[in-house]
Amino acid sequence: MTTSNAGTRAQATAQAASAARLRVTVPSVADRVAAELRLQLAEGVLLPGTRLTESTIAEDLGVSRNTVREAFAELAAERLVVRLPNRGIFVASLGPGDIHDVYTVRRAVEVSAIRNGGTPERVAAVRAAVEEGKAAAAAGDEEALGTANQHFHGAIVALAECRRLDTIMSQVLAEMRLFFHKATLDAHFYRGYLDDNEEICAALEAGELDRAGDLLLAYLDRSEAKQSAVHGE
Amino acid sequence: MTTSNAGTRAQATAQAASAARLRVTVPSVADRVAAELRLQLAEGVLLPGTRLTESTIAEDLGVSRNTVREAFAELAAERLVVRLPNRGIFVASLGPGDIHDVYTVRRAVEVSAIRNGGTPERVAAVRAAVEEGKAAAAAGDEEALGTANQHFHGAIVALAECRRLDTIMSQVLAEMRLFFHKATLDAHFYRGYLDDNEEICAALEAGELDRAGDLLLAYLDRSEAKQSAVHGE
DNA sequence: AATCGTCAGATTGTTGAACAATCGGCCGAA
DNA sequence: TTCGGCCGATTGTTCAACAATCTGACGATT
Repeated sequence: MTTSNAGTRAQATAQAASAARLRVTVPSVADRVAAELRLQLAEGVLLPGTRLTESTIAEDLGVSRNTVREAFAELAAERLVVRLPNRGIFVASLGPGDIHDVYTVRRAVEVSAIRNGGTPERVAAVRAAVEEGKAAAAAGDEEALGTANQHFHGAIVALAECRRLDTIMSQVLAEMRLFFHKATLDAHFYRGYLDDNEEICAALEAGELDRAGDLLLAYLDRSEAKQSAVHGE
Repeated sequence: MTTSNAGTRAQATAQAASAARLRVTVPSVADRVAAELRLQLAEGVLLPGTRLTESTIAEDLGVSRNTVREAFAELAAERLVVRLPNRGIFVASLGPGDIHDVYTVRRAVEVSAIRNGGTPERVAAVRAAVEEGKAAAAAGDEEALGTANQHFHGAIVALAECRRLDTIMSQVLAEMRLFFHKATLDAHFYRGYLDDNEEICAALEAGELDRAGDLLLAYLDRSEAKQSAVHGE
């Protein structure tokens, strides 16, 4: 047998495993390395296609190569990085096909979430994200506008109160962030979305869930088309 | 700078990263360890809550502890195991809340996929899964009936031709497989689903996508209720 | 000149051992 | 009984080494 203990013991440990997320825990070194890399990826310091050498990163961050390796495993699981066996790991790059792929996930997750509505608190969070975007636009802060837009869509998924959907969505958003640095150069890129967000949010608040879903769907289709036009072929 | 080379070089490596999945590659030792553990998890050799000791598994499989560690990282990313810092890793166990969570994901993914239909080939694959289930039922093979049911739902998601949705679905199914050994003891558990699958598939083949979606949704709700009744509180 | 093998350098994959940090449980004291 | 501290076991992390593999260049052959 490859396992050590089972049976009645499992009962006790099982609930411990469930309560894992309540635990106070210091993020491991590997986690912090992964976090640092995630940050650099999100900020565009590391561009798609860039090769990440284990030893280099280990030196730069002052950790062991094995630890870097673990961090890479995390990032690879999130698709932020691609592992080419015996060749190294590279910052992931999305091809035209991937754009459609990503938006297909978003259509499934976001539309499903909004169609089922959510508690008043969750709806309020969506509204807050809309206002955050407006404020950013008023301040002329394009960067903040972008993150506000992500908050908006994150809040929509959060309506479902489903932890797994939340992580799926945050991963998808991370992938897009990695990819959209080119597009973001267009200063007015997000500006056109403000009205959409407002309209979707209003429909949500009015309880017109199906209409909100349709609006969101149309929005996503338009957004995909725009992205495909910018990148893509 | 933490990166080594960028710019024009990135262009070349970028497409290499994209074409990664076409590459001929031997799965690494860590991957094989992960695969072995996945198998044992799916077969119920390792029950939820069981503790997996690094050194033990390293010995049993004849690999290094570091390698086992990498395998664990893979499985943790798939939620099949849970890592308790400084305490070890345990086979994941789903609580009542998780059941709803998982089904929420399935509703989002599956219903979205079926509502958009798919190519005739993909629809045929769904039909094939239905027939596979009928054959298993006729043969009285409960195990085959279970896997046929998973094929059915996998085929539905495959309608969308979205790689990311496919992996999401397969991960969710893996989680459920891990969890449903108790339920599967009831020999007739899947039997009731046969008619549902047939009806859903028929609607799909007839192009009545909305109806197929509604049927599927109802099916998932019923399935969740059943599971919650068996486990749960 | 173009193609093909070969070779050297570099990087990854994997191992083994070591050590600190942390955890769980046992034992003793109040 | 309960609290506090100690002990053994396991994990987290590092380091060093080696085999396997890839890349690129050099040179030989056709």
